[in-house]
Amino acid sequence: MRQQAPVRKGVGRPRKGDQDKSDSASRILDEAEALFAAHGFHGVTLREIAARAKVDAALLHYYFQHKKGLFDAVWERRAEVLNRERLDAMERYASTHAGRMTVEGAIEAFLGPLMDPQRHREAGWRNYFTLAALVSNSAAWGGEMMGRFFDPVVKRLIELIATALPDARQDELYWSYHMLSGALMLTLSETGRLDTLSGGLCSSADIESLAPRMVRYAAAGFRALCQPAR
Amino acid sequence: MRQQAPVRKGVGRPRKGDQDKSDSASRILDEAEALFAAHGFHGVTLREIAARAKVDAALLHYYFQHKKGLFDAVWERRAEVLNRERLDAMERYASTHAGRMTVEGAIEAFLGPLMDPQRHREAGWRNYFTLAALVSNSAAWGGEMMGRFFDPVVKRLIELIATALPDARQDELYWSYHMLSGALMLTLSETGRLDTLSGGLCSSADIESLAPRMVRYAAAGFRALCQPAR
DNA sequence: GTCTATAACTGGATAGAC
DNA sequence: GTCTATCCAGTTATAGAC
Repeated sequence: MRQQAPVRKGVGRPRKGDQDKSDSASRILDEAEALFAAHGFHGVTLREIAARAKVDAALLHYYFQHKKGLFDAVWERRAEVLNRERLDAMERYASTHAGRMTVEGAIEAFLGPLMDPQRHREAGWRNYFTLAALVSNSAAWGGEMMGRFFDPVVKRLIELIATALPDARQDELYWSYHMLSGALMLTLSETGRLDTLSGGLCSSADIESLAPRMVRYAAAGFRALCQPAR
Repeated sequence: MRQQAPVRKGVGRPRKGDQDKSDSASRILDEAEALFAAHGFHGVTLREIAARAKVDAALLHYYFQHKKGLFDAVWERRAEVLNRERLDAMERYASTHAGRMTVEGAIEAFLGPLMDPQRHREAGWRNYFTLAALVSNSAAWGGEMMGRFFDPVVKRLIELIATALPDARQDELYWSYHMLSGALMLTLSETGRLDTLSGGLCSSADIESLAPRMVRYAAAGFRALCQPAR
């Protein structure tokens, strides 16, 4: 009678105030995020998540109905935050640099919220990024999930770069974005491969070093494809 | 008495001749490859694999002991072929172009066997590439599995590019390779994302278009990072 | 080599008490 | 909201007949 069935949206239900951080539902989301990121959807059991969140397993169903519902809630929670920030960053850049936008500037705004060193110090965000990277390269879900949430951000980036490179063909912009996206996702995946490959010379967790290089590398790539007859 | 237990290596056991293609063991490998690529290790059951390969489920254990053994066999079967071909291609390039190697040439040799259009028409190879892309971005296995089999090829690529860009710093070569690797893996993942994102303008399955662009994009990126004070 | 049978367990999900 | 109890379908893996 007081409040009956679980609602389908987001983060379970706070009572009326919104101090819902660190209560059961968001602890569940945090641990689900960490485990899904590490082992993928099928590599994790609801019991594991419940145990690590220190809640009863039945609670996961109470809040999120089924496993996929929990996964989606994890996915959406931070996607919305990121989308807002990235669109804002690009808008800010576009309006402060109208008429003199550069490829580098556009990419920097696009990447900013994903490469923020502060954010990479938070385990929650790092786990989320790792999850996104895994989903990105998964044949079954990659196209759908990445597209559903992140396409508007990408479209905006391409508009900005098209302004900076007015002679660029649309398809070359998309090909170029594809390369950037791959590099970004591998970076976020935190497999540690670069570390061992380079014998410790580089670490993919070292985003302070990586971010500016990703901008320069990608900008050069965009120019090579989109500014051909030069 | 004749032959007792399964051996631990590779592709089950051919009798004495080696016409083992299309018999049970390799059908199992083919179907496992397709399913692992689509859903990941945990997203697939041995029963499914057996059903699709039209063999009894117990046979999978006879040949490969356990699920992980089957997965490893799938992984190794084509890894060895690829490694040989890629090293050969780079060696051929290095010896025919001694003293006049280019970044483009080195990358082209490195990518060649992965981007061969003929090969991309075979479902088996396509599945394998998809699987590699998935593993590549998986936090749990990516570092270990990619490194164990593919590091020598990467090391050789970096040597060749270092010859073409003699002033390059080692770490910048590794950072650059990281970007190339990410783009390559996303390409191989075949999620269809680029297709819908671009509204059909581009398709990531269209490797005839993608391959030369990947070479140019990456070469420009390498130069941007490794040839700084120019 | 292939198949039957089954052991031994784990998975997601739900009903209902508190 | 949280927990107990439980259902039952599906999982890997093995023993042993043919």
